[in-house]
Amino acid sequence: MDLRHLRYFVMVAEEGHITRAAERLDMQQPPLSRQISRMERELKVQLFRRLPRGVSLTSAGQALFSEAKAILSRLDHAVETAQRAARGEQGTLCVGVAPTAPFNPLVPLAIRSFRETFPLVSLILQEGLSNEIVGQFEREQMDVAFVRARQIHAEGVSVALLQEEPLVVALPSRHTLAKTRTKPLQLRSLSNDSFIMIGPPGTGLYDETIAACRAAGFVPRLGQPAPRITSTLGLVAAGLGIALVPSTLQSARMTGVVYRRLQNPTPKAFLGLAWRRSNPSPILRNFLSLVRGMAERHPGP
Amino acid sequence: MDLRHLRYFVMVAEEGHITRAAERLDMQQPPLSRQISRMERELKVQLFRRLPRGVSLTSAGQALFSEAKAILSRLDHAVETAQRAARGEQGTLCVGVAPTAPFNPLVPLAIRSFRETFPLVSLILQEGLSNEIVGQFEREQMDVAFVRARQIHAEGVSVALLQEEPLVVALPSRHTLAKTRTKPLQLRSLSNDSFIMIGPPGTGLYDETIAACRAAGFVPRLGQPAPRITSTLGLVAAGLGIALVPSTLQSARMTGVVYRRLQNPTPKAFLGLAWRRSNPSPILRNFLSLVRGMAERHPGP
DNA sequence: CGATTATGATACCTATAAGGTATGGCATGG
DNA sequence: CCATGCCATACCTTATAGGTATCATAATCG
Repeated sequence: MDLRHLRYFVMVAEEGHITRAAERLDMQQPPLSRQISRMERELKVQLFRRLPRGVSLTSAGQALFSEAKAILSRLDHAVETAQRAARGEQGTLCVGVAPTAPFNPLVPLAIRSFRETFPLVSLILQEGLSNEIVGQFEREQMDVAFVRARQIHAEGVSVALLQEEPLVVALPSRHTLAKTRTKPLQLRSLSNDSFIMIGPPGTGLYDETIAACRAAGFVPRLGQPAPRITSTLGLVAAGLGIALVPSTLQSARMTGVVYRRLQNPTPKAFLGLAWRRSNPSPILRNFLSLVRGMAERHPGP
Repeated sequence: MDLRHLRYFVMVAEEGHITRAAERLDMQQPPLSRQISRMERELKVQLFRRLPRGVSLTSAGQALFSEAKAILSRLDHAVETAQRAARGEQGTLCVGVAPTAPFNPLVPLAIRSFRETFPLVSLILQEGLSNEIVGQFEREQMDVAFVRARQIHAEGVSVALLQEEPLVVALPSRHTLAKTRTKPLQLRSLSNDSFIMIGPPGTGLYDETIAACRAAGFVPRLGQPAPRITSTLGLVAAGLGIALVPSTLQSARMTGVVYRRLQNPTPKAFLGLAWRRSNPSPILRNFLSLVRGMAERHPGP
């Protein structure tokens, strides 16, 4: 059988009249009569009773009729869904978010805006460090990620730099340098402190911190590693060390932690958007262009 | 679009390979390639990515794929349903049952047997007097009915006689004639009693009762009419009159009611099966032939 | 009661579209 | 770098859908 037959059948059933159905189908009556008979022969089922005026559904026809209508409308629906999927308007997008990324207002702003623009796309947000995210890119479990790096050393992964923000230092409030409230610190003055790092080497902020210290002329002493940003700040508050964090982290106030700006030169934290270049998802394309456009309009501090 | 396209699409998606899919579809690769491209052009959606080895679904293709499989299987299912409906194996049958009919074992036996033979047919049983049933035949709300008559005076309604059973008289246990336990009564000996009738004139047992009395040489005195058989027996038990009932009613024992056989000649009650001759339902045909066959094998008392 | 009308079926022809064969193009891998 | 595998294109053949003319049948109406 053929979809055409199904449409013809539904039209004839609704009209109860082959000639009128043929008119509405923009065709002549004889071909329609023939297609209906052909369908009946093919299914080995009589679908219509031929009456002196028009036709009427047999019980078999009635059984088929309701199903046929449902099938046709489901098909239309399926086609629309496919077209929306092709335009990146429907489907699923897996978004990785570095632990410190959502403190930058651009991240929640972009996510909210995307949800409003593409309400049929279900976003799956997943917190993860950059090295974890790379693995998920390769296993195709992740489409795109907000990372704390300007580049990622993995084959086929691109990073768009969204924002730069100054790194600030998070100090225990009883730290000597925490007293001078206003004056930016020299990074070198922290060379004797323990640095609490987020995550293992190879993740965004870790590498930036090492690089900043090296640029300031010293190798940082590593304190206890912390898995999440909140535990990092907790360790700082407990006086176990200091940490370099993006300046937007200052909105995460924690008693016992004070933030101080750095200078000369001010080290930078990056907010980047990473994706697998070979990922053809149109939803991903939409996400990228929306977020990059938004980053251009919000250049940051 | 065309069902053929849908089937081709599903096969290619499952194989990930146009050439292999073409083999499984018993056709050559070029026509299949063309049909797929044609489908993509028609829907304005790219469904597959062409890879060096085979093809893979785009996200739009994935969206369509799951729907397409569901649609195809639903279509198969719909066709089977229609074919079963044509064979009278699936659908609905509305069966009327006269109030006294189910006391004849043939009725529950036939209904049970039909349900076992055609488990996908849902039977709607509806109690009703023969004149009510005629009205429902005309409004096409009833397909077939067990009635207490050998014929029905309505255009286009046939009755098949299933069984004859003797009419017996239900007497209040304190009735004079209730004492002589074993001897059959003469109907004429009841000419001074009030007759409790089920339903209005024109219904099966009513007319049979009148006819039996007339044949015995008297016009029955009518007692209070009763809507249902149980209330009839209740009125008899209360001593408000007597009633002629089919002999199988004797299984409905009620304290205060005794049954006595009649003789010379023994008046008869009929169990008939009525249907609208113009009703084309194949389920009805199956029901008729099953019940009639069963009636032949159970000629009754 | 016969002519007329309404409706579906059939016969035959045409046009459209599907399928087949041959071949080209392109990337992969030894 | 050539062989291989696979999809796309070109061109031809065949099948099938659609169109026109006409028939058959039953209901309607004068």
